[in-house]
Amino acid sequence: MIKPTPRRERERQQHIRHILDVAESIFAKEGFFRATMRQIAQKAEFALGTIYSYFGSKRQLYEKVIETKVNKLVDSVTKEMAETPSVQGKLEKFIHTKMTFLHKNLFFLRLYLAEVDVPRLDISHSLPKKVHEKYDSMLCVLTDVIWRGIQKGVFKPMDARVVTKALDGLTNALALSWLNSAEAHPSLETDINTITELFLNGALVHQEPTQNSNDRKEICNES
Amino acid sequence: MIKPTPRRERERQQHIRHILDVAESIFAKEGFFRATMRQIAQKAEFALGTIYSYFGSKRQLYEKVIETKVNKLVDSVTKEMAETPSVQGKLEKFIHTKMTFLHKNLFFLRLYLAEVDVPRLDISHSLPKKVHEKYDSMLCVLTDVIWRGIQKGVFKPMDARVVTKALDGLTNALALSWLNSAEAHPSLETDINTITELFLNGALVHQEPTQNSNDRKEICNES
Amino acid sequence: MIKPTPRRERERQQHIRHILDVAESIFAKEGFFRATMRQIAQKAEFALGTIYSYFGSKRQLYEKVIETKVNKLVDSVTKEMAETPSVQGKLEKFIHTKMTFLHKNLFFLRLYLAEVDVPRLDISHSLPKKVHEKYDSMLCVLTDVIWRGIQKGVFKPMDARVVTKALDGLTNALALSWLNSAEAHPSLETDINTITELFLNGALVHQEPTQNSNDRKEICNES
Amino acid sequence: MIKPTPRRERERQQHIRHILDVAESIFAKEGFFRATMRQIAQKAEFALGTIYSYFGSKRQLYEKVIETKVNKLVDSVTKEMAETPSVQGKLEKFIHTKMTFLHKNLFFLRLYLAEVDVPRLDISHSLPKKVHEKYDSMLCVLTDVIWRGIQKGVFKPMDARVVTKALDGLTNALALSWLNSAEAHPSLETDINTITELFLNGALVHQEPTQNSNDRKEICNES
DNA sequence: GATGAATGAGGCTTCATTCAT
DNA sequence: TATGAATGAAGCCTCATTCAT
Repeated sequence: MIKPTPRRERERQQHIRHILDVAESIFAKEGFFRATMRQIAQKAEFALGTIYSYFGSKRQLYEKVIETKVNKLVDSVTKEMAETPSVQGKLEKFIHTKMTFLHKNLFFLRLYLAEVDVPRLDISHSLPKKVHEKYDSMLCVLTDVIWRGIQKGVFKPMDARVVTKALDGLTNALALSWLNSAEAHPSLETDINTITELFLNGALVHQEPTQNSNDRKEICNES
Repeated sequence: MIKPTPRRERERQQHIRHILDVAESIFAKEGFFRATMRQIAQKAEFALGTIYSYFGSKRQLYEKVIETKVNKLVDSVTKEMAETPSVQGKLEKFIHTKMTFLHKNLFFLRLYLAEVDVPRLDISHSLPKKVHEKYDSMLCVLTDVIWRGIQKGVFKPMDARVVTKALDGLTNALALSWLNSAEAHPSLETDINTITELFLNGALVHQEPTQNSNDRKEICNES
Repeated sequence: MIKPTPRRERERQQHIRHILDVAESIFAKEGFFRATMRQIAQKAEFALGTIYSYFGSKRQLYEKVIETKVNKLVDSVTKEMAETPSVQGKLEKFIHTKMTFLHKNLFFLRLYLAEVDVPRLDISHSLPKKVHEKYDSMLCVLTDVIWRGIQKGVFKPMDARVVTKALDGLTNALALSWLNSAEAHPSLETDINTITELFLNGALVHQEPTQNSNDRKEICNES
Repeated sequence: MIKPTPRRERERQQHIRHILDVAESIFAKEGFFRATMRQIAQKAEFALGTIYSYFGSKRQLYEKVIETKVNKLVDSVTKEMAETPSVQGKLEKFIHTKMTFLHKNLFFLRLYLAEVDVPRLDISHSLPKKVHEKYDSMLCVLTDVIWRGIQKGVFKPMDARVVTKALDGLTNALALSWLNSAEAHPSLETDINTITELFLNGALVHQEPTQNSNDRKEICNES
């Protein structure tokens, strides 16, 4: 009555992880609505009822998949940012870590952005609060960094929250474009560099107009 | 057999437009899967069969909704860009026109980005070619503008296609953030200005020509 | 109020015949259930409503098609039989005329035998009485011929009604086999001869066993 | 995953048989198109979905019904024929066994002959190959018997395949006539005898070796 | 706990038929 | 009288969920 057997508990955790992995791959391929519980059960090599005994409903399973992913994303991004001291470095880490994660979890972005939030525009958040709070916590860190950057005069004075949205969205959007592009996965590193440069310095050439496009002395000396 | 009847034809077009409008609102609120044809028929005040006589299937109705919207967006964006001579002005027009459109058609973005493209990542494009081609035509114009800007030395030398994706994505992303934000519609103009400024000049304050990201002398003085 | 215009009436009859022809071909290809009124209307180049103004309902149209065909079949068979004096000749005419008709109207047999009579076994006859009466009138003639043949000692003493069924069924069945056989239309004449010979003389060799199968003196001297 | 459970399997087979029986009766009464899956489910006292879990679709259920029946028919007919040594005896067995089976399964004939094969005359066989092959295997046996009979001089030299079609059709046709006849089931044995006699010896009285059909001396004395 | 057969609400779609023009 | 857009009942099928074993 006291301990539910440590082995039992260990197995249980293993099964949960296994099912989550399988569910992730199915949801990724089919989307929430087209995916069926039977499909998931079969690929996971469990009975239908077993899936239900672990996760209650399709919806809950789905939310758990998302939550797990968001947690991983947020944890790795915030960890990386914390380990870097400079404001600019933190920003670069944000871009780099998040895009790398999305590149490895392409489908997830779509799931997160799209199907889940479809309902009632007014209610807006249909994913469990926990998930949104987690994701928002990452954005808060980012906003804070930007805000401090502005205070220090590193960044121009802008609405930090808008900039956060822009940067978060910018990375999401590029990842989405990977999904849609017929081309095989394009070069991650190139995209990261372009985004970073764009975000930090903008598209315009400053000071005097450069002579011609072959002339890249002071700009192209990176990587 | 004899006359195509002008009045009949006019009514037909009216009905089609009406149904498309209704369908748009339902799909927007519910998403493709949750929306039902009966819902749409009822709100359009037509019999179920009538909807089917105009659009062969739920899928086709959905695609027509998307196609109509994409056409409107692309047409207004390209028109605005064409009417502006300078490269920088064209870019500003792109941002302004697209974001204004999305602001008035929030839901549409989600539809376009999300559910439709869920299936088979390898097949990639499940919307009718026409739609993608239309949208791509807009992106092509944008890429061309950027490329010419680079040639003229107005923009830094970057991969024009990546920049296109970034700018397109940036605008999408901000619009998405409107959807998700609990706040009532935030100020459109402010966001447009921020994005434009950000895209053109970047976030960094320019004290001297930016070094590359390895150069972190004066910024690293925080905990 | 007195004459509905002779031209009008003539046209009307023409339209009816045209629609019946088209309906026949559609029903033949698709069967009663798969055929749609729209299909028929389109092929007939009339509006849907026009078809209904002529025939009231799909069912009635169908029945009219069948009735027309049955009338043609019965009329030509009875006419041919009437024109032949001998009992045996009448039988041969029956077989020949009916099978030739079926060969040219393959589909019809299936329609007549199958779909129409599907319902309630107890009610049995779902085609209008008229049709059955017409067909039965042909069978009556046949029964009568057989009966008289028996009286005259030309035919063995058998239940004339059973023999009628057998002969009628035999011809139907062979025609059905044409429908189902993958082979292109097999030789009509050969089948007619075989059936006729079989019906009149049976399969058995009489008197003493013939020597071998190459020996066909007194049997194969026909045609 | 572990045991296929013998009891479960037994129940499963029972359910399948039960549903097939019910479906058979409904299809028989209503025909393929008029029958509804709900009807079948209700009469079988299962939920609609259960029927679908056993047979994937209405069509497949229908085909299974036919297949099961054809198998029974063919197996019993070939078994009976195999157990009889003489050629003539085999033929009599064929007629007797098949007609007895059809008498007990009247509706089946209609199903087999009719609705199923309605579509595209060119494609011809829309029932699963298996069914046609099974039925053809029976006809092959029959053809073979007839052919051997011809070799032995028991039967007249005729095209064995046409004779097969004729005999097969003859039995089908008589059974069909049972369906259509308002009379209660007529005497099976009488019909079998008549058919057998007719097939073996023909309808004509044999006074002398039959002449061919041009010879009509003593018959033509009627009006 | 694990299993998977059974359930049945609910969605998409078809098509005979009507009726205003 | 001819037209064909509109109607809506009814059918097939899916799939999340339950529950007896």
